Amino acid sequence: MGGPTIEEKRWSIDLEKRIQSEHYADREVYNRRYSFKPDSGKEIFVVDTPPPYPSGTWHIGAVAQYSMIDVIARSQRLLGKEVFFPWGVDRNGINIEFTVERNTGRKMKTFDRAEFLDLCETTIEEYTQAMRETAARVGLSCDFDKEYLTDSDEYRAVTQSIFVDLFRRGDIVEDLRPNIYDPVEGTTIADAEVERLQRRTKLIDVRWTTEAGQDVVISTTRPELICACGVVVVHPDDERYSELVGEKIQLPIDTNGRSTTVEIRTHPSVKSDFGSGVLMVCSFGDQNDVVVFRELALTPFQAIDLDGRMTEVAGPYAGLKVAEAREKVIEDLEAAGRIVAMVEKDQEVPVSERGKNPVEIILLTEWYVRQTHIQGRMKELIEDIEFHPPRNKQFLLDWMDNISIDWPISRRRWYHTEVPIWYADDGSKVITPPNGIYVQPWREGPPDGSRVLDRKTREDLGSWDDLREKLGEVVGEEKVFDTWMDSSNSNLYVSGYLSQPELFEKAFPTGIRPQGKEIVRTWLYYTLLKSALLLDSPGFKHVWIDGLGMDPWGRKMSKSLGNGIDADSVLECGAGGRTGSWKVRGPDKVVNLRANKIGSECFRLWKACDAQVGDDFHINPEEIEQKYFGVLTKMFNVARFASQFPVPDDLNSIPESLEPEDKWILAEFNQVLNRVETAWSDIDIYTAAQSLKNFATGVLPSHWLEMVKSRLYDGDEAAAWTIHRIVRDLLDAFSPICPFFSHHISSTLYERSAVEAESFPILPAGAIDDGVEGWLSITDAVMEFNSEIWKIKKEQGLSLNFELTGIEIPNDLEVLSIPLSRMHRLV
RNA sequence: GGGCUCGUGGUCUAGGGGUUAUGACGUCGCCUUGACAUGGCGAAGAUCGCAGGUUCAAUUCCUGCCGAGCCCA
Repeated sequence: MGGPTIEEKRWSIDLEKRIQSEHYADREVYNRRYSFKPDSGKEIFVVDTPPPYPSGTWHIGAVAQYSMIDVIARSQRLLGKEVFFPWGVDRNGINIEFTVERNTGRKMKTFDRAEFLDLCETTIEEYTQAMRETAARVGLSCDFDKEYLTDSDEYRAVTQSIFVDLFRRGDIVEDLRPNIYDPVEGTTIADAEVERLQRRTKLIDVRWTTEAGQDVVISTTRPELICACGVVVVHPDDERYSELVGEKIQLPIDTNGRSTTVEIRTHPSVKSDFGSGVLMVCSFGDQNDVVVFRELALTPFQAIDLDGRMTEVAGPYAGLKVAEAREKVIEDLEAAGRIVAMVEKDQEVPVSERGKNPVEIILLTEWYVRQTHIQGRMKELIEDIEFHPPRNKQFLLDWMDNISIDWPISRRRWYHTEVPIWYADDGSKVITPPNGIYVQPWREGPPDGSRVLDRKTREDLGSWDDLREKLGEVVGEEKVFDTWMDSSNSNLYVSGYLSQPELFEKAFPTGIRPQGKEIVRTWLYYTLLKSALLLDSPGFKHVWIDGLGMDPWGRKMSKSLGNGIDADSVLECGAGGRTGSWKVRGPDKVVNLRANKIGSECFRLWKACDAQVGDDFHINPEEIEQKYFGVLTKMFNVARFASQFPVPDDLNSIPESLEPEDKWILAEFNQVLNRVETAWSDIDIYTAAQSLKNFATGVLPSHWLEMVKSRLYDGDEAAAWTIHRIVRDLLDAFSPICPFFSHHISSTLYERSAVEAESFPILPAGAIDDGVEGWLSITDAVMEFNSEIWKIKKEQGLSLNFELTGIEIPNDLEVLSIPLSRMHRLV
């Protein structure tokens, strides 16, 4: 027996970083371990990883979540599956446009479109690089060589092809409908992108007059929309106004080119106790107005244009910005003596999520994915998906119950995938490109192989090549897609849709969709919608919905609160002996958090052991170190201890001389392995992590190792076989959680890496004898007995290796009387 | 304002209609025993957010409230 083979005295962040950089440096070895080999013959398991959006910093909560997705990927490899763990980056969208606008101090639409796109691409590439580095630092085992970018030609071509397919089937339609519009950014947005901000608003009671001369008071916060008023409504049960129903009422301000009166009607949506109980319905003050216009079959007015200015119908107010028009209308109403009351009140104003600008609902021709008709079928399809945790499925079902309008997918922005369509001169026909080709209609004509379709009926009229002469000038669509149109193809894309039909056959529905609960209504919902529309399929086998990373007090991390924690600072904490410190604003004061060493392995172990999937988790670096670095130290030392005893040449053949205590611990270990394998299969990280941690830091070192120490020092081969077999298999089972830790120890000790294990460890037949139940049944007694002896020695102030007399070994532990006596020096 | 999820010792967490409520970290006390003081052992610490209800019995089921989070109007 020489010294320990493991030279390092302890696990450290510098050691971790050294192992990591070696791990990622050799591409060949890396790919052999982690790249996707669709022809391996193994069962294929595709992870639909959330492509992160590069915005400068990667949120520590998202990194924590991502590290658990890596645990899922690695554990599925360990179970013998052929795992595709793709690395994708989401790069389309308005965020990068805003960044470029901020950097240059110029609004997007003052640029040449092509020039602006180049600026976006260069800028986002810088952020992408930082993100790749963090991905490696936290130990992700993605197939980085197959990196996909959602703004690449290949990816955008898939989005466009799907659009063409769905358009031809009639699941995507073009229509003039009320849309939520951000006039400052100049684009339509979806329901899902609207948020609410508290603002002070003037609520004005305006006196209107009926044709019969009766005054009626109507409360409004949007007097400038009186010009777009289509009807005045009261509640059908409101007796105060029943005699007015059917009468005409005069608009209290001047308008242009429309009737100066509207009818008074009834509608159940009116709240009689709000203001006077009379409501003016305009196109469009809010979503309720949209509903009333539709239900009463009224023709809406276009009162606000794309620049956020009043249109002709506003008469004297035409050309004014909405806010200016409101002030002017109030002035004029006041001068005319029509204002009965005016109060300032808090109101929640709908604003765009990205620009925080008040949004308007206006009529626009946009592209829509039809979705209301398929909710029932989607619910059936979703039945086949296993949710983790099951209760988080509710987020999806609730959102689906609230779907009432189609999904508007076109946007008037630039750094997005283009809507792939051209319009013929007379507007009656459209041209769509062939599958698999990325097109930019705003700057190029239809490619060869395009088809000409009837714009309304979608009937295929023939090929573009044949018909181009007759079509006259064609105009390319300028609009682009909502980025969720791209993101919602991610599972199709990574499973080989369109590009690898044979793979797709085997890989779809995609193995798992892991994601955060905050994007259930968007990413998850839209993806499931696509899979349902295109393939009538559930889209996934598993959906794993995690909670969000919060500050140490359970609040959302945000810049404005000053409670954010940077991911890199946690991963680098302890490197080069540098400690980490964080100033975080708590509920009542700024708190200084300190930690000496964390790193990726400890960080991952913490997330795996500490946070059940689905619940929000608190991120406190101090706590991560205190609770989990010791676990790594302990496991490292067990292995280091084992490493001073020679590794048997053949770890697969059971030695003949296994002692009872060896059989006992093997039975225990076997039970742990079974539990962990089941947990990995069930995508239950928590149970797997807890079982491994408890065994490796509890029963194994404290109870068994102490029992067999003297045998090991005496060169007992059975004891050496048992400890090495257990340490080796334990590291395999543990490798999904702490891959570099497991890799380092297993390669040093056993000349094979735990991260390369292709099947879950199983003890050789015969290691577990028929008496397994008997062995398991004495575990509690063993631990109790040991505690008792330790306690006796402690109480009597004796050192642990002091000889003790007169101790009776309980009957049920008779079988272990020799090792127990030796361990406690019982005579 | 509405919906959904969560609320267990100082902190994190398991559990789940029924004798003393799981474990971890921290705290306190003791211990250098041939890997590990970045260790070991032991102890204290919870009326399971609050208030009602159902039940022979609730922390577990129901209702309301409070707090946190997500989502929606």
